[in-house]
Amino acid sequence: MSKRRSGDPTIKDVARLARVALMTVSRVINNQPSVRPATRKRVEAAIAQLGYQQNEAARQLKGQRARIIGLIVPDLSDGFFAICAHTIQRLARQHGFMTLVVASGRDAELEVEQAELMAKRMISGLLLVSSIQDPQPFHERLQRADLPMVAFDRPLAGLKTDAVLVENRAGAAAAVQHLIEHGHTRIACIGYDEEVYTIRERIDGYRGAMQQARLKPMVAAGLGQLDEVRAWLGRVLASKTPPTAIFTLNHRTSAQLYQALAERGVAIPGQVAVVGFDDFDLAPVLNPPLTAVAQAPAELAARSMHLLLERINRTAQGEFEEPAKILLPTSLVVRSSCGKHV
Amino acid sequence: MSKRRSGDPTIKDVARLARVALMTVSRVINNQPSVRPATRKRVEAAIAQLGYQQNEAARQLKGQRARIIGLIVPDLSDGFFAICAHTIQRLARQHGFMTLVVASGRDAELEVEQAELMAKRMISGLLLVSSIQDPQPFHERLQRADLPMVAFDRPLAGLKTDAVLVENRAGAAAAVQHLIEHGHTRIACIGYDEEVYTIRERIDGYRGAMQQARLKPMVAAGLGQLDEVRAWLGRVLASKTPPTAIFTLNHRTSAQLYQALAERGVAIPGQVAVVGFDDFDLAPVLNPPLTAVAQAPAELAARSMHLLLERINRTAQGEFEEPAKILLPTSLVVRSSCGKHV
DNA sequence: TTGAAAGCGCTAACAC
DNA sequence: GTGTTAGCGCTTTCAA
Repeated sequence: MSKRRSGDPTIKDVARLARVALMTVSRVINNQPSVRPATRKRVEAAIAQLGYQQNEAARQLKGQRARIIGLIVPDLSDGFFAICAHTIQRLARQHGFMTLVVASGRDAELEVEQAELMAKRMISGLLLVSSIQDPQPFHERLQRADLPMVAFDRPLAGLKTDAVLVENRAGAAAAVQHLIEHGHTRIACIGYDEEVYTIRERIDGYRGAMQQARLKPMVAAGLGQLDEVRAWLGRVLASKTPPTAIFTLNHRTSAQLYQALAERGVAIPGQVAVVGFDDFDLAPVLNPPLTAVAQAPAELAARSMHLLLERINRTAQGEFEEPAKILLPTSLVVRSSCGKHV
Repeated sequence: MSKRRSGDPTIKDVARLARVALMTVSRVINNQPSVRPATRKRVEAAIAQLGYQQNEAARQLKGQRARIIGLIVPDLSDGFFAICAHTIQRLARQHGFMTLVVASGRDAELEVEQAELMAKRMISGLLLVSSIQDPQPFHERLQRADLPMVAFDRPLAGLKTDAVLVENRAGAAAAVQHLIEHGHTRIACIGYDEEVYTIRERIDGYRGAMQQARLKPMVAAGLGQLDEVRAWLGRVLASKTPPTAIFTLNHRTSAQLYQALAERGVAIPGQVAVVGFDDFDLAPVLNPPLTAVAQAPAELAARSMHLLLERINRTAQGEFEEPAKILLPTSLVVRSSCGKHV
């Protein structure tokens, strides 16, 4: 029973009350200069008196963009993206935008389809943590959506969009460097999702740091499940030269490794030191507290949002500007899982 | 062909191609029965050929509801609500809805304001974890929004809306009961946010279980920060009869308590046993693994979504039905923070 | 069963 | 400066 919400005052009501034409009201609303101050006052008074608010549907039908921004992330239940989403939503609201959120489930087809749906709804802009691996078919569709767009956390290689990324390489290298300074030489690197940009970068950072120290890299990047971590751990611990330190590629692997190590009674950092990429709220509560490479999801989100707002404004004024690329530093939060400094 | 800014085919294009009037196309789209099968076929063919899709703005302008549902939670960065949001978004998409998400920051005024904004956008329904404490001024505004609405996790007392809640009392009682069965008699209950429905219920459950066992309740419900937990712990441990077990009211407090206990070198469960309300992904990784009352956020979200979809359909058909109230059970996940059974 | 016409509330384009 | 007109794409109403 869709009772028509005809109770809301329209531009017409305002015009009648202010004794002006529709257009004058429209001009006042849209802040156009060519209205005499006295007239503007009258209109504003009428607007206030009636509690008039613009009808979004009508504006959109005329081709205006909705005061909505879109947000697509792989997984909303992942703490990292949840913080991003929270921050973005808050900032969007503060700037008068509502937020459409999509969890793509790491499905590139779904991601692009949902982006197109958002475009159809005339959203003002899109923030995107893309799961696209093979650019070819998808990028064109995204480009065609013709939307102010900012990629964050992961780039959209080849697309002319703003991007806000984290210094994954440097962060990983710093973590490995830290272990090396503790005297470790057999440092393993474990994780999963190696086809994902951020993970690839971290692995590169690890490799770089190892090679620079003339150490032999040892990467196991297919350990998505706890059981796989357990199996890997069993294997390397049984080897002649087990690693004395492990660098984990993200928070989930850090947690799984802790569990697997605890099950085997392996002492951290006594027998094996651990440093993880991704800090998280429970890292200090783990036993022992985990040394981790902290990203700043809230900052990542905030920078992305600001970039998007800028681009939205520029686009609205017909300006164009080369895509910006922002790299955010990480910081190594030293706790006790890596042992005392030598 | 009139030049259109969007380039998207309109109902008009379809009508021309199918050689029927606009209305016939509209009827086909909206599945109205009074169209001859042959005509319908022609129209459908034209729709397919042009790749026609309805323009939402135009439908809305005519008073139809948008295929959008709204979601308001206190805090998106809270793991519990993040899982809810993730699930709801996914289900909404599967049913052809997009999802507008708002994190209210536990601000009742903001919550209602955003709900009203959503209503103005003609969303089809609203899912709400309400932060309203004092119903009077806000409920009326919500009611007036005239929206299919489902409250979850927390009820909207006095409002005629569906609600999906968790059995907080029974869950808390079961946790305390478990500790009692382990022989504990001095069981403290700590947490924060006691003005929130769920926390109040859990405290009630704790009190009930204690009183039934003729034990003296010991509640400290103002410990929001780690420092406060530390201070409280210092105080009770120094007392003549310190608690031998602690029941925490939510996951954040559980984590803080673990940290505070570790700092003091208090053994879990040796010196103090712990059971927490709220299970979370890292609970098994803590040292020792935390025994916790598991809620099922994904299930909570799914049931809420289904209830909302039903109500949306009913409302669309002018039907009415008494608000439903669903109570979801919790389960006690026994790990090792509560010690071996006596 | 189908069609024509009248707007929904707004803004762009052009008059005055 | 301000007003008038003409739609945006769709659904409702009423006529055929």
